[in-house]
Formats: sequence, structure tokens, C-alpha cells
Amino acid sequence: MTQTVAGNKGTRRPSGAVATELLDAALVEFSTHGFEAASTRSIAQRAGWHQPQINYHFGSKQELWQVAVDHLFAELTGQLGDLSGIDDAPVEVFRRSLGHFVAFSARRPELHRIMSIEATVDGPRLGWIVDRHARPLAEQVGRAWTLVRAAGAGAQLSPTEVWQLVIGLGARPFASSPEVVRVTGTAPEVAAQLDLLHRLLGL
Amino acid sequence: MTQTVAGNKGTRRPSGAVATELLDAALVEFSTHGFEAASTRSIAQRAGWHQPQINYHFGSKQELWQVAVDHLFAELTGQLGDLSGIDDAPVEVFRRSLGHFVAFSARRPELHRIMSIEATVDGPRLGWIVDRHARPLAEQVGRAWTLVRAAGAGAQLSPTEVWQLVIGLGARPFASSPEVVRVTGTAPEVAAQLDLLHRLLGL
DNA sequence: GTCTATACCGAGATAGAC
DNA sequence: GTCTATCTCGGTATAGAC
Repeated sequence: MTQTVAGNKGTRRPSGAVATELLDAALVEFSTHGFEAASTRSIAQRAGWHQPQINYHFGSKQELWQVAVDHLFAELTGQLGDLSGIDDAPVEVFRRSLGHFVAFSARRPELHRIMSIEATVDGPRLGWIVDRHARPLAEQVGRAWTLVRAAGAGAQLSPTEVWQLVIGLGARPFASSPEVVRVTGTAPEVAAQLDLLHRLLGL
Repeated sequence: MTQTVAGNKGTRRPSGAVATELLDAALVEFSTHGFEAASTRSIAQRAGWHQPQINYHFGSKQELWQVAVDHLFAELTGQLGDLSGIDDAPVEVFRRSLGHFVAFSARRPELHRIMSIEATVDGPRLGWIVDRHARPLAEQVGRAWTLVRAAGAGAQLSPTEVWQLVIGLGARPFASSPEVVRVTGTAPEVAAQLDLLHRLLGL
């Protein structure tokens, strides 16, 4: 089963498990080598595809990257769950979402790896990923934190500072786990990072 | 004036301002594109050199990378100053060094950019940079923090947690400044990051 | 739809004139 | 020492057989 992607020059995108395998392969390659150095040959090979199939189904390396990033952020959004009860119990919902975020970052380090690679150079890829994914997420965290503070809980930190803490301590260590292992001797753990965040955030 | 580099297959490394210009160009390219995607042609062009001169003087792209990284860490070490008085006044020396580190990270975001690119894939480059630079620095920070704690100052944080805070809040925001600008609307500032670190570290 | 073959480009490294 | 020219390799993308 195939479906046409709007604005994709008529290329067809396969759905289902087969496509998911290729997108996962793409995320591994893009997150470890960066967009430029990642090769569509390696991505196809990793998923048992042939290289020209990528161009047929996704149109270009660029569009494959976008679809893969969308796929990854959709997975995160699904994990974070609904924030419907945030007005009634802001602290509990914030803590639960934070736990989901840290667990996701440990299980899927590709997301922060891609973000940190793209974050260093301003350009169309960074603009796309920030407008579409990063800024909405940061604003969501900021609003949630504002509710936490309004409820009289949490440390005296601005939404931006909280965002920095969440990324710097909840995502970065897992994205950089090979370095962390070599420097400290042990891999970062979800429970420890979460406990550290709770202490610093005053939750 | 030239000098031979030990274990460099007899290649000659130029010294002085001319070489510094090339190393700076190399750091810009390596830190924004990553080792694999950076091209020696671009590096040479940026410094007004021709591409084959890089191979003549440094032997290979790999060795150029190592010399450039050494150059960058030497600059950081020079900025951090001496820690001789750390036993007498640990808090003051720690705060001063932290200030120098954050200021350096803002002025030279290339260091953390290169570290975070290399941190995601275990391999010879990561091993080299950790053994030679990152672990010694982390251990130095750990020892300094232990002295701070022994003096009864600072928050209840382990040396590893302090290291994570220093990197995550003192270096990462500047390395990712294009993203920070797009997400928050303003660039990270040395004084603000330093103030945040002081509050979290209890200094 | 999926393959092979290939066009086209740019990479790192090297040879050789000067 | 520094240049031009070039070798070899691997990248994306495309053409065309099946």
C-alpha cells in the first residue's frame, strides 16, 4: 500500500513495517554521521533495501531526512501522553511527562543526536526542525512549568532555564553515552538523571 | 620555520600565525560539518591555502584534526589559569575557573561542537580525545569540586553531576546557539549561564 | 515496483613540474 | 615548498531493462 506525499513531486511513500525499518535505519545513520556524511547507500543496506529505492520512494535524501525526523518526533509525542489534567495537578503531570521524556531520550538517543548536530549551523534544516518540532515542544514545556510555578511548586527557574536543564541533563547524557562511558566509566541511567532533575527543579 | 612532528611519517608542520590561521579554519569546518563531512579543500580555501599543502604539512586529514583539537584544548588550558591556590581557597578558585570555562565556551563554541559530534559514536577519534583531553579535564573538575565540598560549600552534588551541569549549561548552549536563538528568540549570554550555574551549584 | 548500470560530482591523496 | 594535474574512491541521482 502506498500513498502520495503532498508537495513531494509525486513520489510514493510506503507505509507499514517495511518503511518503519528504513526510517529507523535512516535515523541511526543520520544521528551518528550527520546529514551530510550519512549515505543513502548505507541506510538502504542497513534495512535490506537497494539505494535507488530511496530516491523512488522519498524523492531525495533531504525528504527522507524530513520523514524520518517526523517519524521520530511522532514517537516522542506518543510517549509523552496527554497533558489534559495539567490544570488540576500540574506537578504530577509535569513529573510524569518529564519521566517519559527522559526514558524516551535513553531509548531513542537519535533524537537529541540529530538536534545537536543540526543546532550548530543555521540553515534550512535547522529552521524546519525548530519551527515544526523543537519550538512547539519547548513552548509546551514552558507553559507546563508556568503552571507548576503558579501552583507554588518548583524552584525559582524561568521556563527557558528549565528547558536547558531538561535538554542538558535529561537528553544530552544519553545522546553522548559513548563519551560518558569513556569519561566516567559508567553509562548514564534514567533513574539517576531523573532524580538529579527532580532535585534541581525542586519537584 | 618548520618542525617535524614525532610519529608523523616525516611530514613538516608549519608554526606561527600562518599555521594558526589554518587550524582555526579547520576547527570551524570540523565543528560545523563533523570530521567526515568536512573537506580539506574548504579548510584550505578558508585559510587561503591550497588543498595539497594540507597533506604535505600534516600528512592526512586525520592528523590535521588531531593537531587542530590539541590547539583548541591548549587555548582552553591557557584560559583556565593555574589552580595553585585551590587548597587554600577552593570556592574562589572554582568559581573563577568556572567563569573562564563558560567565557571560553562562548568565545570558542567549536570545542563543545566537536566534542558533541564525536561523543555519539565510539571509535578511535573519541578514544583519542577522551584519553588526551576530556577525561583529564573532567577529573580536574571532580577534584576541585571535592575540595569545595570538603570546605563545607556547594550543593549536594557528586563530581559527575557537577561535570554534567558544567557541560550542559556552561558549554552546550553556546555550541547550540543557532538553535537557542531560533527557539527562544535570544542568544545565550555568559553572565546568565554563569548565574544559573552558581545558583544550581550553591556557590 | 524493483533491479542493474551508470552519469556526474566532489572527496582525499599523490606525482611531478617549477 | 608550492603549484597544477590527476588517480581512485564513494556519494546522490537517474535511465532503462525486466
